[in-house]
Amino acid sequence: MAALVTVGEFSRLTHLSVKTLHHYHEIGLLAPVSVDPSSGYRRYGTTQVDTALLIRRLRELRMPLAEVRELVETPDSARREETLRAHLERMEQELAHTRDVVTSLREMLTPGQPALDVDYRFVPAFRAYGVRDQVEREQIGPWCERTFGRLGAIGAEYGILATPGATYSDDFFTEDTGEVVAFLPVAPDQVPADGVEIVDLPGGFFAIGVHSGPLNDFDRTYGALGSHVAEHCQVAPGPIRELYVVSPGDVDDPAAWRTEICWPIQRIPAPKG
Amino acid sequence: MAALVTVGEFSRLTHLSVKTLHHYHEIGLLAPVSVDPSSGYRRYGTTQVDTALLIRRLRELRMPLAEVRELVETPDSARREETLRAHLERMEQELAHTRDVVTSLREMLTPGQPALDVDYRFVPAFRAYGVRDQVEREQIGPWCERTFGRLGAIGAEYGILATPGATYSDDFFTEDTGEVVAFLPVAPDQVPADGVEIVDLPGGFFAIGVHSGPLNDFDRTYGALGSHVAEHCQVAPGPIRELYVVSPGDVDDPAAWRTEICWPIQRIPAPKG
DNA sequence: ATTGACTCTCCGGTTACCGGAGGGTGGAGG
DNA sequence: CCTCCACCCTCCGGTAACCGGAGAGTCAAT
Repeated sequence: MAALVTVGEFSRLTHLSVKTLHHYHEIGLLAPVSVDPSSGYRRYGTTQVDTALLIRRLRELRMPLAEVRELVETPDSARREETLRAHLERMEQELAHTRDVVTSLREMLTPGQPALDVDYRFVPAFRAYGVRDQVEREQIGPWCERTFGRLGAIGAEYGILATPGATYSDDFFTEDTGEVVAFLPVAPDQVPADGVEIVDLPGGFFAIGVHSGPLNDFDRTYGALGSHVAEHCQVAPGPIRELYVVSPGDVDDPAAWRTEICWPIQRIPAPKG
Repeated sequence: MAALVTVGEFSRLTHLSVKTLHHYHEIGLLAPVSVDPSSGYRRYGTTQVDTALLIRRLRELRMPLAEVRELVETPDSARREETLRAHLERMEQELAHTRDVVTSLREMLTPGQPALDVDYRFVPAFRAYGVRDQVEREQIGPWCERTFGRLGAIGAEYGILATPGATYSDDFFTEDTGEVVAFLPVAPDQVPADGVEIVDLPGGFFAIGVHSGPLNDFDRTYGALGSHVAEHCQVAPGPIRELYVVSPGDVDDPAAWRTEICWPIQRIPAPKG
């Protein structure tokens, strides 16, 4: 009953190019019903149109072919829904991200960025409750939310008033994934607590820049501080620290947020004449 | 004043990977201030951090590097704004498109599509006012709006009540760009009008499927009709026609829209016993 | 002088195809 | 039956924007 058609015809039915259909055949995503053994001509069935259109739709959503395959090969409709929903969530996230980037771009193109002033400080070694994890750049938002939620709860339990912070390994920035340690300073004799470890952070000199306001141009402050350090100081080994002086957990208004970025340096540079 | 740093350091300042920086150097988008002639080591200036971050932001918006280059190399801020705005517009468009695709996907994954019934008809040759253009798939929406706006205005002027339509060359679907002719039938002795040509559409047999409702799953109706034709008819050469029986220009409610898709066939097939 | 962290270039691979060369097929017309 | 033309095949290379790794050179400190 279902007629067999050539690639060209199938292409017209599905609005997928012949090249694309060849490709899908090659990778085994959408194989024709039969292939003439002598001529190599592909024959598609008209019942495949629906599958082809489904694939086309998913591709329009920029879904990678690997996921598309997973989806079209899964007969279980619950799991299909699941995969799809996950993808949509990613797209929503991307969209939100886009909006952020756009606003920060606007600020960037209209010049007049205020100069960052940098503070030098010696920070003694201290002990803290810590949560250590290998985190991907993209996941850092949710991770922080979870982790500082937990740390905050423990802090409240023990009546700790210290400012929380985190250290970020270089890899985290350059490889898009690396070790992050969220910490909440405690007294040296503090008892262990559930779900967190005790970490000892080394002391040293730091160049410190303060980022105020929403986080969408955080990297500019970061770059400005880094530039300053490169120009005026000798960097020291060790991860960069951030101190969340006023964080999203404290107040809702993004304008009030304050983060201190602490860049390890060898010593405090001599002021210029 | 501005210190020179190595790629690695610059990478840390900008959160661009070393590989990426190499790439940008190679294509001349962001060249280091100097390159050591003996060792080949790159030296970046801290003043380049801002440019690098700008590039990073634009890339996060998926802007192609060619455009990014255009933008960062343009000192004229008006033109920069222009390029940026154009890009944002494209993204908005893409977003809207995404929403459409998603809704139609939902419908697709929950089965139960009503069978399309196909009508056979002989359509005599007729004359029409026509607008012929080479159109890209992506541009078809705005193009139709413009073109049918114009045709509608001319039709109103002459008191023409006919149903407008369009023909689409095969290339339009398979190559993503091809000839489209929007037409509005007129009497054979109709006088020429400004901005449109007189076209004569050949008569013949057609298999006709009606698509009702919003256009987001238009291609499914299209595929269903094509499948039907492949199974029951012999196709005839010539472009596919669409007749806009009830179009967005007539009513705002998408549910009321009706489009007839006309697939050229050799003859009306004999009904099956 | 050696270590170890860093850097260089070059080559290949990735994803989802597109374009074209060079050659075989299939049905229609002469 | 032959020829034509549209269609089809495979194979090769290219695209964008990088990533990964090999093999080798470099820098600063110990």
